[in-house]
Amino acid sequence: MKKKKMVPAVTITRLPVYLRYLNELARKGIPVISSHDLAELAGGNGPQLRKDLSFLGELGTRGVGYDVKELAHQISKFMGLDREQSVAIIGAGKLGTALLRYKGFAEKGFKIRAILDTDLQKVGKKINDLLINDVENLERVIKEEKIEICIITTPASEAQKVADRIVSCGISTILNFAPVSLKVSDEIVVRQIDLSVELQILSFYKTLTG
Amino acid sequence: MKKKKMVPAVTITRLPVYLRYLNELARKGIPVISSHDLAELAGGNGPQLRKDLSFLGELGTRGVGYDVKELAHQISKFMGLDREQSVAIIGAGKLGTALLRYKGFAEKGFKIRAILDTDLQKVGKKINDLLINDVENLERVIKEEKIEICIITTPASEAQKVADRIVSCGISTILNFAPVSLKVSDEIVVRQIDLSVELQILSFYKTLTG
DNA sequence: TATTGTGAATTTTTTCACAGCC
DNA sequence: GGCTGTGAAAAAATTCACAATA
Repeated sequence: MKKKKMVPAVTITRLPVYLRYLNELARKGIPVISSHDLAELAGGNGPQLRKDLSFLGELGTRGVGYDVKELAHQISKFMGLDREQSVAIIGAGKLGTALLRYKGFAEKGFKIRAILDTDLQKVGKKINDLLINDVENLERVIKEEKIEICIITTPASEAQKVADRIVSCGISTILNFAPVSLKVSDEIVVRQIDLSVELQILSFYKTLTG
Repeated sequence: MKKKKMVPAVTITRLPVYLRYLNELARKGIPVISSHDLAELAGGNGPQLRKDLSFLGELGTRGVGYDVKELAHQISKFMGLDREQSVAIIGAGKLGTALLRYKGFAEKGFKIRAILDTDLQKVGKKINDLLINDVENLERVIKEEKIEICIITTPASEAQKVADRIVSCGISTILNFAPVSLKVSDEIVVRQIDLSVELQILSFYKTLTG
């Protein structure tokens, strides 16, 4: 958490969405887009998009709009997406294996280099040409495969232990699917996806609308 | 979006997390907890938790804390979680089937009553005692199974069409895993989970820390 | 004329601090 | 003495509105 930290966290969550649509526009051969039109695609509004982009510099042209390819490039670079990154999945259950097979990661440059599990029934088996490794070997695998991001898909009871181990290997970014609030020091960034929490939130709003 | 709408959206996202830990405490037989201790478990702070709960009423006892079971009950009731809810999954790919098998949903009272797909190779097959239905039958299935929440796990290209159809059946709450910003009228609530966006966000923070 | 970039205003969320109650 | 509930203060995010410029 240092120099770039003046960029609001919410902006960071929106930039990848802009990027997705910019890449789509580029594929369609559209050279330029206005903040209003891009925001409409991405589900936001013009002023907000312009404010978001203003944190990266003056990337547009007044009276014209944004160069689609150039803006995509700038966002990619800013977010460190202009190179491949190595990811490990800890937990080879249903969700872990579904994520391993998910096409969207590789397309964005995230290479799943390892999947690990405690279950010796699973260890040694192959999914998508990747051997399931024993969690025992976690530290070694992270080092050897130069893992930068870990995805935790273990049962809740195991998640904190796994988190402690990967953090002590120097990993600072975690995507956690286990339904526990991980306790980590505050230079570690955890993104939490809790599937049943999402349905519970929807449950609340359903009672308002229905 | 009517009466209860004065409760901040962020509060709604935190209540299910409090509820998770309250249920855990109840299982352990702990009768009472302070805002400070519960917030610590849930990854927040005392004042914020108290402010969150204050929107539901005066649920604690000054000088004492919160009755664990009673607070769990109040939150459940407030969020409409005190009864079963029927869910459909549209898209029987890797992710859709992983979600179908996910234990966490049933535990929280969300029953997956239907899973649908366009692929006729899949239609008619069974997963977890549930027949994969043809998306053709979407409207009928939603009605017959009294579906209240839909989970979209189709490819991006299909998601908007599916969303339009389920909304026209009266569904007002959607959990969308397809990487598209769904365009729906504003009484419809969409929760978006975009897996590669999450990794892209982490990518940014990694460049700050590492 | 069209559209960006940005200070200022507004709204939302978080934090603070303390009165009120057990 | 300990802990909640909450109004007030502070911080963060969003929206507005308009000068700047192609």
